[in-house]
Amino acid sequence: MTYYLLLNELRRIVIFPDKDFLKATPLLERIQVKKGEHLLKAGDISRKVYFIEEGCLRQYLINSNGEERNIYFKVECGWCSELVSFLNNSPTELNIQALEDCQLLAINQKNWIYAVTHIPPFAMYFIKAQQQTNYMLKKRLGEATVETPEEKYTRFLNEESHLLQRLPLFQIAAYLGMTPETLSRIRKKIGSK
Amino acid sequence: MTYYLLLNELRRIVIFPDKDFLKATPLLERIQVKKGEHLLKAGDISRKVYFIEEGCLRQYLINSNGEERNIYFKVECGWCSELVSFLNNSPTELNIQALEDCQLLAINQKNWIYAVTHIPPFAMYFIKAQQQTNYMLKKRLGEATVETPEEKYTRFLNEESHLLQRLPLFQIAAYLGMTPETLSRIRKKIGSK
DNA sequence: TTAGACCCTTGATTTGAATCAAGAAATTAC
DNA sequence: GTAATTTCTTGATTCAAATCAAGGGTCTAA
Repeated sequence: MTYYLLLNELRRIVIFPDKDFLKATPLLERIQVKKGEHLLKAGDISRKVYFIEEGCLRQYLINSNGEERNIYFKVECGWCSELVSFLNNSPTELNIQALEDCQLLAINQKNWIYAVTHIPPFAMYFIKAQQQTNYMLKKRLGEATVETPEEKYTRFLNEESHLLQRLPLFQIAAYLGMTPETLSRIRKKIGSK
Repeated sequence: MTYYLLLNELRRIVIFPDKDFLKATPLLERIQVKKGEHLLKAGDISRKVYFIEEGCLRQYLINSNGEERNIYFKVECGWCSELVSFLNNSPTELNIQALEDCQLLAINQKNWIYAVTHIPPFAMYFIKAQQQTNYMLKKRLGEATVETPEEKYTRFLNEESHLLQRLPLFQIAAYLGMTPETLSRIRKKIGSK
């Protein structure tokens, strides 16, 4: 049982001594999920926080027309969670689904709270990592209503092109906030340049 | 020097013993800013985190066309900060501006890090408060590209109508992601219903 | 190997918000 | 109190993306 992907990720953001990491690993559980399975559905209460060792998850919303909108995709070394629901035992409006077969590290509420309150670098890691998500969301929100679909796709190519290889296009359209038809036309247009 | 607004806010989210609060207050500085003043500009490094005792701040982005998009407005008992820049000493792309004369509590980097690492309920408050912002941003991102301008304005009326009293309409338009003309027409249409 | 489901592309049409333009109203400054 | 600036409204026009519709491609499972 090694945890080097997790340790690498923690140390990418904060100083994380070995002794603290040894306190953290027993709090984790390694799980497998199949492509298509849900880890969280709207109306559920989130019971775990997930670290991705392998695979891809998406977090998405279903709007009033029944359409799905992807908030983000997370791959290896990313975390996926809904902490508001997790910390308050309140139902969430968000969904989390595996888009590939995944290997995950999961941590439950009791252990997570233990880690945050008893392992200081773990708390600081979470604050920092959350803030990065926060910043990304703010930027995307600022762009969402301004950029044209073509600009959004170009930005996606520049910043997240690795996702293009592993996800179907209709999922990317639901992430960029356009119809699959529009995405298809943009790709045709840009490809021919 | 009382801090009851801040204490109320902290206790709204976590259990915050008096002894911890007494450790926190000396870390704060009370400041006044005039309407229109900037607390953070794109390209700056964020040096302080602000708690609003009175007034209204906005956080906004300037996009490639030079247009401003408001990410959110914060009023009394809200926090306004850009922690990615603050924690990494990196330049930010976000702006923070006072939309009214404000009275704020400010905390600098050294003191904030001290508080997070030495006052456990302060760390937990920040994690929880951040997550609420995070959740709000995710929901708004999911809605931004789906809802019509009229739906956005109706949602705003339901959820944030208190802001309507104190902000000019063009700021609200820049928050909802539409032109002032469109907002004006929607208001006319809805008002006559 | 083939049937079925799912995904992607392409075309025709519609529509609603942005843009352009101008004037009215409200606020600010002197 | 008046001028100047800013903000808000209304109208006419344009245009780009959604919608509607259908056909082709790809993958999967029996």
